[in-house]
Amino acid sequence: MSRYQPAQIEPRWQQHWEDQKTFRAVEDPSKPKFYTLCMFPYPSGSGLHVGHPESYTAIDIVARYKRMCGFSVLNPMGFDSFGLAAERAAVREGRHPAEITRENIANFRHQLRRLGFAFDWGREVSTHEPDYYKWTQWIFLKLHEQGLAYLAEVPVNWCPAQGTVLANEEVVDGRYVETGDPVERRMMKQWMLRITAYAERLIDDLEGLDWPDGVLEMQRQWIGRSEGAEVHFSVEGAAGEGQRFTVYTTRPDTLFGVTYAVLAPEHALVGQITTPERRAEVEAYVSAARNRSDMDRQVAAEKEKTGVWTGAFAINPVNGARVPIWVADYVLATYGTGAIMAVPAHDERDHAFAKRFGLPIIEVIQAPAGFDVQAAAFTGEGPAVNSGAYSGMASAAFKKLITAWLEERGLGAKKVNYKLRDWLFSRQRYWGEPFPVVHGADGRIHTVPESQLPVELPHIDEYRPTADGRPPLARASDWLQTDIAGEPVERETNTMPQWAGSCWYYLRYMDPQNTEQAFAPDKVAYWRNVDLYIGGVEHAVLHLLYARFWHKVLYDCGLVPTKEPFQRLFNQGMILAYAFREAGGKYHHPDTVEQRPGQAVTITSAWSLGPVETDWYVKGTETPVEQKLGKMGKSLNNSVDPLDVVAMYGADTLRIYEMFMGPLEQVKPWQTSGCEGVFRFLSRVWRLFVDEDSDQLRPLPEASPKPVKKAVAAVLKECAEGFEALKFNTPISKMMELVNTCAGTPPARPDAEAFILALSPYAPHLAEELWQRLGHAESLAAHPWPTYNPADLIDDTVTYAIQVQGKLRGSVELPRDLGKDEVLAAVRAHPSVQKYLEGVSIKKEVFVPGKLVNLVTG
RNA sequence: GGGGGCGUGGCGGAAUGGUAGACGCGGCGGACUCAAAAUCCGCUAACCUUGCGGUUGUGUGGGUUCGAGUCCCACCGCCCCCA
Repeated sequence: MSRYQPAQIEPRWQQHWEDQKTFRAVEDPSKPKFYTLCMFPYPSGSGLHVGHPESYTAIDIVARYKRMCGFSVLNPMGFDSFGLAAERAAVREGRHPAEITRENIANFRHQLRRLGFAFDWGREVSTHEPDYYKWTQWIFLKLHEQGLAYLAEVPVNWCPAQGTVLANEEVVDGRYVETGDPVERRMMKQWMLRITAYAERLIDDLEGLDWPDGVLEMQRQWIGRSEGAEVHFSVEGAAGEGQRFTVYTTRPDTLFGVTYAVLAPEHALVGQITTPERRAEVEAYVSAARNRSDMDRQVAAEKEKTGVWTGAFAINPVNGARVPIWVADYVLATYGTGAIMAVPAHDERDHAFAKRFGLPIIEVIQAPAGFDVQAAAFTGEGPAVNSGAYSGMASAAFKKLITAWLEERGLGAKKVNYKLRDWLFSRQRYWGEPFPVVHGADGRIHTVPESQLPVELPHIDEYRPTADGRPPLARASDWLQTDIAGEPVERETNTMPQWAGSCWYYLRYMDPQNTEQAFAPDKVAYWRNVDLYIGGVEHAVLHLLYARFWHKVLYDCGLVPTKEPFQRLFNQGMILAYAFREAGGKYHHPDTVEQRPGQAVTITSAWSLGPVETDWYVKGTETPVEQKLGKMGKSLNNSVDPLDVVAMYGADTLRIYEMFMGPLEQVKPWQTSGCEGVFRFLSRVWRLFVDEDSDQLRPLPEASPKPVKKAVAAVLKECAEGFEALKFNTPISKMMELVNTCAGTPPARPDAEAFILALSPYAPHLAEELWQRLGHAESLAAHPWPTYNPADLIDDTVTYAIQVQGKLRGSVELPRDLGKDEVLAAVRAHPSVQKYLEGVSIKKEVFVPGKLVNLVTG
């Protein structure tokens, strides 16, 4: 070997780490622990693309660094292997999802291993394996015991043509996105998890987590805590005598401004109070609204409000006013009480509705001068007006008094409300965890005892729903019918959603082989929770909220020692890739196109259908293509396989390029050509230490030149700061600068070793190889992290920037220890500023030690 | 609609309120070579200028400051997520 050849170096070290179990995680009480985790992948059929290794590399760098700092590190990897995609592929290919999943996992594992990650492969888990989902079912039993799992009739998206229930994201404009078949809302019995019982703790415990502010905010918004009051309105009118309904409001101080009330179309009272002459219209409206999703309804209501009057009136409890009761789909049955009081003067949606239907608008909060509540709603707070005895009172005091007044009379109560709803936990799918539940002939529900877990997924050949619309599991007739103590029962045919397995996988990694328990108490006591969790921001709400919920339930059961599962969270930015498309619409892979500068032509964009200029062509042809940045994937034909990059440049180059592209949290475009620079850098590192002719270590000098010492110190400083801040692009620049500074002569041994250790988390294979060639028998993986002398960073002289009126006019190099007056004198006398000082006087001199001088003239 | 994020050379990006463009890609020029590849050296924001140098420049418009990519206000554009 002479040149830098990663294909020779890398597999050997990967084998070495595996043989030596270098990265096995050990519960060592003499060491502090550090648990690094990246969100595990869904093993899709298309394999890893270069976007995946971004978070894995970042985690790997931190894991290797922490190990060198003396921590016992847990850095596992596994697969989120249940899910709809495998089931769809199974239908398409006529194969079993288990078989497809097994192949996909083998492919992922093969790809991951070739990238040289310091995972403890002995702890790999897959959520679809019975010895894993046994414990997912076990946790479900815990939830059930705690009263947190229940069956309820809830609206679902039912597609009659497909005979199946669809997820919300599969329904757009009331149609199934794949086939265009109409979808209707239908009430079905579903398993629900009572996550709302934990709403308050899920908000409160966000305090103290080291998470991005944006994610904390999204979680808070999602849970949506608000304080207000419930107010009871009684119904007046022939059809609804003696009836009442309850509204929730955060603005009880606007109660005197109520001019109508609105019920959600699903509200139970609608049918009872509608007057005979209004009935036909109301019923038509309600059935039209029923088939639309909540999000659809909210979006449509932004454009134009719709609604119908029931013919009935309600009585406002605070002033006895008689207000009409309407039905409108901008009110959701699932939020609050499904009914609202409308105050058009002070609520934008109510205002738009009142305008549309000519309902009165009464100002009850003093709007600022010039503000006309007839033209727009005033949603701020302020002194009350037109509010009887409360007029003139400030909003906060008013809210308190009126709420107390309502409570005394049984007309309402103070209420904390959450937007969060219970979690719809069942799916009418095959490829998921079966519920450990059976149904008796009498309709009673029995849970399967722990000793009989797992309830294994039966093997079936057809994954479509049954003819009568039951989930696919109903096809497994032998499995379906079982008994409890001789009494025949039928198994639950729903399965759990994909979120279930990922709710607790970080706990299973602590004790993955345990056949007696989900995880042993002593293991959890050691590893506690995840110290650093990296994943995409798309999981900011659901996965993280669900996992936090389960963790808190387990905490309440005394099974885990911490209240929160993920102490620090970091979101990596997505890696995008350029896609290339010719005017006719055909996509070309980035490997098959080239740029021809100066040969731009105008073509019709297949995306915008407008003219667009481009100088990109399909290689070897005269076909111009348009370039556009997008998500990596099949649809844009722009995925890049990490193993292709490894074949060209090696895993170390791939790892460093992934980190060198830009800040970890930023969205950035992949450009394979960018690997070129990184590969050159690693080749230069190689040549710095290895003589290419003899393949021998080059002699190291006795001492490094001062600039090299300084560059080494700069590398160590930047690296150490980078590991904490998860900033990896600038440390790599510093290492490149060091190699440039060396100019072909290696540093002295201590500096050389410090540099190789610093490089090792980024380019572990090359670093191990050089470390060994420097005469070390042991892997550097557990070698202590190097230190540096801060004094090496300081030069004897500094360059002062010279400004006149804030504009740069020159610079001067001066001894570092020169005083302020001497620097100012040197600057004033400097030739480059003379012409700016002629005929003017210096009014002020700004002096920034070691940096700059600014002369301000009069 | 709501929520989150991002705007700096041809490109990816760097910059505790203090010399904008580090480092890398690409491009241009040179060395080495019979030649090419690889490697090494130099230049590379735009405009004016032979040069010295000057002017303008961090999405747009204002503001604070001796000094703003960075802080404040308003706007524009792009991207991501939503039981």
